[in-house]
Amino acid sequence: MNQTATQTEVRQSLTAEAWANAALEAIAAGGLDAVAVEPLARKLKVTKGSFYWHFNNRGELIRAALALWEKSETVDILAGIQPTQDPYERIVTVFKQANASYRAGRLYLAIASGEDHPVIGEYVRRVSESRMNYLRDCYRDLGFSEPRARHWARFAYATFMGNLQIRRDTPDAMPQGDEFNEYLRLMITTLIPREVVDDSVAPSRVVQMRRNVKP
Amino acid sequence: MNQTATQTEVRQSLTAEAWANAALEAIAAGGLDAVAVEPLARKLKVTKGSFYWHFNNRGELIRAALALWEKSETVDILAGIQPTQDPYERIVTVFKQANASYRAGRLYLAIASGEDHPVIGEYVRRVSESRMNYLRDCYRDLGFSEPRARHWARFAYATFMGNLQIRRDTPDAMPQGDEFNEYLRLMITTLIPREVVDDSVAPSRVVQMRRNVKP
DNA sequence: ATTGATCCATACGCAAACGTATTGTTAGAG
DNA sequence: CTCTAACAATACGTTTGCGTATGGATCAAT
Repeated sequence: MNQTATQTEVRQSLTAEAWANAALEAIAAGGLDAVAVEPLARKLKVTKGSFYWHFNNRGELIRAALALWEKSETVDILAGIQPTQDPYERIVTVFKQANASYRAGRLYLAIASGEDHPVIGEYVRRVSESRMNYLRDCYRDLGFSEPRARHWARFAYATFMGNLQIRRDTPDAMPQGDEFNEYLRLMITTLIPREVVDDSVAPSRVVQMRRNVKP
Repeated sequence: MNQTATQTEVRQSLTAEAWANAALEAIAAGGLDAVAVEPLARKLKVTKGSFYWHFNNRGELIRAALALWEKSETVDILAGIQPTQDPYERIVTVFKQANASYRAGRLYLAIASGEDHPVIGEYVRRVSESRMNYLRDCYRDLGFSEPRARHWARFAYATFMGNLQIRRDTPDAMPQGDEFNEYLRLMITTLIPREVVDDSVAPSRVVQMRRNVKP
């Protein structure tokens, strides 16, 4: 039961994170219900006895896994882009990164599907919002007004969330190779108007300029 | 055990469909694992004894529920639009319909999250593909080449799948009322280029014309 | 060498849900 | 009226997973 949090606090963290990692693996593979103590213990070649030393219950494990996920999903990724590039390139990078890791996509979808659970919902909301806010900032830097930036950010975010889903549910519908790059380019040029011609509330015309995107 | 499938085959469907409907309700509310025989029986004010007369096992119930879902999701909805309208209006209608029913959205996401199960995956794939194909046809009717029509269809489909997800996971990020209509208009005008200026493989410029969309 | 902290194994009780078997209940055909 | 098909209830056995309790192991420091 993790007594002596006062004194040593030295090595125990190693194994607790191993459990959290295994939990994330399980979520990616089989959804939230796959986070079951006994099956995980089997996979880790230990028994429940180990688990209930590190955690008080299953909920704590899920919380730990979510914390790990939030960190690797938002902090690590978005913070890795911020510093230099212009907003256009930042969006492109996010977009490509979002379409890059199949495993991260599965994980996201699997976790989000448990959104009704209060703890999970909390994490999902934070991650989603921070990602959308990041995009919103990019669009604002492109010259959009706050409300329009929000619209475009939501739009873009929805699009790549949907792409994750398509890739998971109907992989055959998702092209590969050059055709995929065409598809990416289409989305990018459409979702990132380079020149902001009219940023009124009701857009009368939007002209989207071409931009080179390295495949 | 449903003996006498040879003879009467008359009324039994009534109650079997009630079970299937309850199963769909359960999925929308709590995901696939909420399709549990005994809890459902409680909700329907009967016992398992009833269930195992109509179905041989839980799997059959899920299959029945999915069949019902597929019908109400694709056949009923898409067939309801087809006849008259021009492709632009058809896409707009699909888009609005997709953003209309909160329950249908939850259902879709919940079912899709069980995609790894072979039977479920089969249904999810059929529904997704038939929807994307419908959109692809619309875009082709708008003058797009086959490959570009597919790209736009996938793009549009991804976008409103993503919107479902956003609405479920971060409802606060989804605007309401007039602002939502603005958002809708933005997506529609962006995703449905009225004039096909350049349908080459690598689009150099796309001009999107304004179009009135009744809110 | 003994002690105490850390980490894991074993064994148990409990609840939920699947599926089976058996026994009602009811309604319509004869 | 009776008998049988359609439908439902009850009771049972089994599995799976949660959580607890308790008893080893191992290792560092005294």
